[in-house]
Amino acid sequence: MKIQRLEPRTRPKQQRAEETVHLILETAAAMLEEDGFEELTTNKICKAAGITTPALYHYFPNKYAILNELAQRLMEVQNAGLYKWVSDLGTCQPTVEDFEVSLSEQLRITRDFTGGVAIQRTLYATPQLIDIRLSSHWSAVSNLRSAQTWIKDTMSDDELERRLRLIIEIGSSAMNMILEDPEIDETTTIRDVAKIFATYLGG
Amino acid sequence: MKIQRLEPRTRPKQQRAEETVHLILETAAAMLEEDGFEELTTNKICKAAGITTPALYHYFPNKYAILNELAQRLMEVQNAGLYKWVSDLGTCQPTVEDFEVSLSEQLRITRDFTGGVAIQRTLYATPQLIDIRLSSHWSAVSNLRSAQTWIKDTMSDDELERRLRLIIEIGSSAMNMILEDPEIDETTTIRDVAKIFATYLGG
DNA sequence: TGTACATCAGTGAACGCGCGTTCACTGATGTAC
DNA sequence: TGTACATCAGTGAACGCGCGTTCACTGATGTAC
Repeated sequence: MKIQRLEPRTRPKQQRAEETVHLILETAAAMLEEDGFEELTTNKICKAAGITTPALYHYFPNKYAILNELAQRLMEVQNAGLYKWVSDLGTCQPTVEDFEVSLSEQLRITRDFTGGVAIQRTLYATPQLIDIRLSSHWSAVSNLRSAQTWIKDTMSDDELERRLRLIIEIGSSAMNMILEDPEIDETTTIRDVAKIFATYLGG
Repeated sequence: MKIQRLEPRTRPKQQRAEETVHLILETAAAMLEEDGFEELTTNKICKAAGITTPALYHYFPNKYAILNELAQRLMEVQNAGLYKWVSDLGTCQPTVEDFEVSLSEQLRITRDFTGGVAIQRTLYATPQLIDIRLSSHWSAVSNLRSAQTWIKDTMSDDELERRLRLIIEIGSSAMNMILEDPEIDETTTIRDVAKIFATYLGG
């Protein structure tokens, strides 16, 4: 596998530059939604954004770096949403309704993020980006673990971690299914997933 | 989104041709595993397979068509495995152990298929191919529904379908997690997912 | 407050390369009589 | 069984296009004194 640099080249230092970077990211996200990762090229992004190629290369070494940045930002807001939810719970065990709220919130966050669905999708397929997703899932796990007491008396630490990891995976795949498959009913699916979570973490 | 033809151009009619098509598919699958879909090009496939480009174009209009063929074949063996499992059950309700067997079997099938993991992965990200995955999931659902009586007395037909659809989604995402995340323990994860299935379909 | 200089942001033009794709063709295989 | 012909399988060479990438440069912004 060809290794690609994912870090940005230069961080913007002036406001003008900040706006350019923002423009690049927004444009790329919109194009990703439209045509998919395959069709996305640096040239096309530049043309659509109305800047020249060297300007883009000033900040990003390649399109993977752009996607990396988009993915980081998306997962940041997703994890922030999760963190807020679990903090609000305090020491209360989450109920089915609590899980429903969290799942709906995650859906909302992803939908509100420009190109969110497409970014999520791309994270599942591009070998260069898989690690980003995995590490994001694990950080969601430690998020959940640290902010809640859960039911530690009946479960070892390792077991709790395992279960939370599976919850995260099931949650995000169910979200993806809702976002991608038009035949799925959102409300009932969320309710069922929430029930599964409550049971699975209950004992 | 640029629409791509996915159907093969010419079906092979001689044995020689059959072998060529097989060689193309095997080579493409191996390269997909190695470098990902992005890096895959018709030219590279030809070079690696030791044939000329027009020979490939004789059978496939583009690389999406190749991947479509690979995906169809993978999902065919996966669904066949599922069907065999559910048929063997007869009218018995599947136990946790039964679900474990099925999940392990699906893992084995995917691993044994050349490039199986990579194909699976690609199906999640390429807009042109998403429909293939969705329709495969739905056909797995109707597979499961027709071959088992399940517990229809407590559940409406629609509800059963919904639940089976969610099971399929959770199952394949858990499989993907096991295949992709080296930190995951296979045995315990399969057991937990099987338990979830048994509970969820129980009532 | 003004000027001179350093750094930052972005441009225009150009490049080599590998991509997908097609053409007219040759050689291999199958088949009708 | 042999021959003549039709179809199938695969080749060699060529093409135009858009990709990623770089260069030397200009103009804008910030800053030291």
